[in-house]
Amino acid sequence: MGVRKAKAAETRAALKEAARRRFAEHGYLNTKITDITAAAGRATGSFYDHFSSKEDLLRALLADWHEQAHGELSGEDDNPPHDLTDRDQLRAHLAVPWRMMRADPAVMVALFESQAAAGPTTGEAWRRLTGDTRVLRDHLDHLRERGHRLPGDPELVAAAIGGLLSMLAYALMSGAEETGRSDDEVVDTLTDLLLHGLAGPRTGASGAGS
Amino acid sequence: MGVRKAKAAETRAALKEAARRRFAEHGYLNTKITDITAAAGRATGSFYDHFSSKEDLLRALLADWHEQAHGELSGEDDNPPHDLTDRDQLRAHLAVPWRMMRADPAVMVALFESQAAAGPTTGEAWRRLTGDTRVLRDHLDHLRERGHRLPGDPELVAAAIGGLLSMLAYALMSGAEETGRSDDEVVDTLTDLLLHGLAGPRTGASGAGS
DNA sequence: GTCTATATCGCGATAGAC
DNA sequence: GTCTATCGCGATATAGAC
Repeated sequence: MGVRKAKAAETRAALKEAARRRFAEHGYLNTKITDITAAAGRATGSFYDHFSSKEDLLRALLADWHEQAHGELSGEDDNPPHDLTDRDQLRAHLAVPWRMMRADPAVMVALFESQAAAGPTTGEAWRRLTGDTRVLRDHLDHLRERGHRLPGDPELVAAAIGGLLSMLAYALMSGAEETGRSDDEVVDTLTDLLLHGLAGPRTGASGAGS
Repeated sequence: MGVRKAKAAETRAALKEAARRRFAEHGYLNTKITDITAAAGRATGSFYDHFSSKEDLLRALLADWHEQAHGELSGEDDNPPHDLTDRDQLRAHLAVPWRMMRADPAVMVALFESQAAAGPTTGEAWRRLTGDTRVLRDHLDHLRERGHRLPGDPELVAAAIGGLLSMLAYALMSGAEETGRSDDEVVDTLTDLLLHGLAGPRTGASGAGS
């Protein structure tokens, strides 16, 4: 490949990196195209030589994200299905998406705000929620087939968990430091909440009796 | 009061009602001020005789909402605190906010999209989440004081539940009909999920063993 | 491919007649 | 208080030189 192509790729990468920073810091909707080019040290017009719109750029970021996710998760053994009533396995299924969202706040924030801006009637929110929790849903399906009684329809339960994760991740972006909550605390709490609920493990040692 | 004032109030009400319809159908962010005035059958300029901005109108809608909520909940006895490990009481604490969100989709949608547009670093999302779940948090605090072991810090657990509710409500707005899910199914599912988790009530009759 | 300069436009907001 | 008409701004997108 020639030098020209290499420089072009460099600019493209600079724009994506600048967008990442702006999205994470100021949000996706608040970020204007001129903000991105300015942060990347390029001219406004150059943006359109690489992306047709802000949504197009987001799609590119999402593609990178998927690629990386595939690389990291390629070692995962997903057959046979995991048992989500096992604490360690459930925790892993919460910790992985949580870590990915925290590792790439820009994409997470952009997707969240983008779906919100799309409006409620488009169905995009529900589509994304069910799509992103497909793995969870499959495991729940398997549990049910084995005779385990679930709180409700697997797709709905999975969507609920996914919604919980994304909403909480977005909300905690403000100041996870300020509120003084570590990732471990959050994941542990959610694990216990989703495993045994508010009632707890029912060990018989609960002091809730009055 | 004079006729002029009455007509003014009528226009104000018409604008609010039109905004409600637009917000619920097309979303808050997608709705322009001219959309609202057009839907209300008024001129663009009239808007500013009643509200200074779209956010101002949202505040007015929110005030109405709070007023109505107070009216409906005035009969509630919140002292002494409820026991959220009791299925009926937990269900009620999920069903009430769920019903309110479903009864007034416009306000719910507007608040959701508004907080998303504010960006992640403002902290508004976390502030709203903790604020809206204050009651829940208080009940959880009380449970803990009685010696009950919770999944984690009451504020965090309450926020998680609140996030779950709002995200799911927004996502299901698209087509609760299309997906064929009734309010009862959702509330029942969430109640069971949050009461005993994925593991279930531990009656000993679980067939999850292989 | 990247730049500067500018066209274009939607939309918020205001002015002034009625 | 409500209308019509319009201004002004911010942001997208394009044109054309280098």
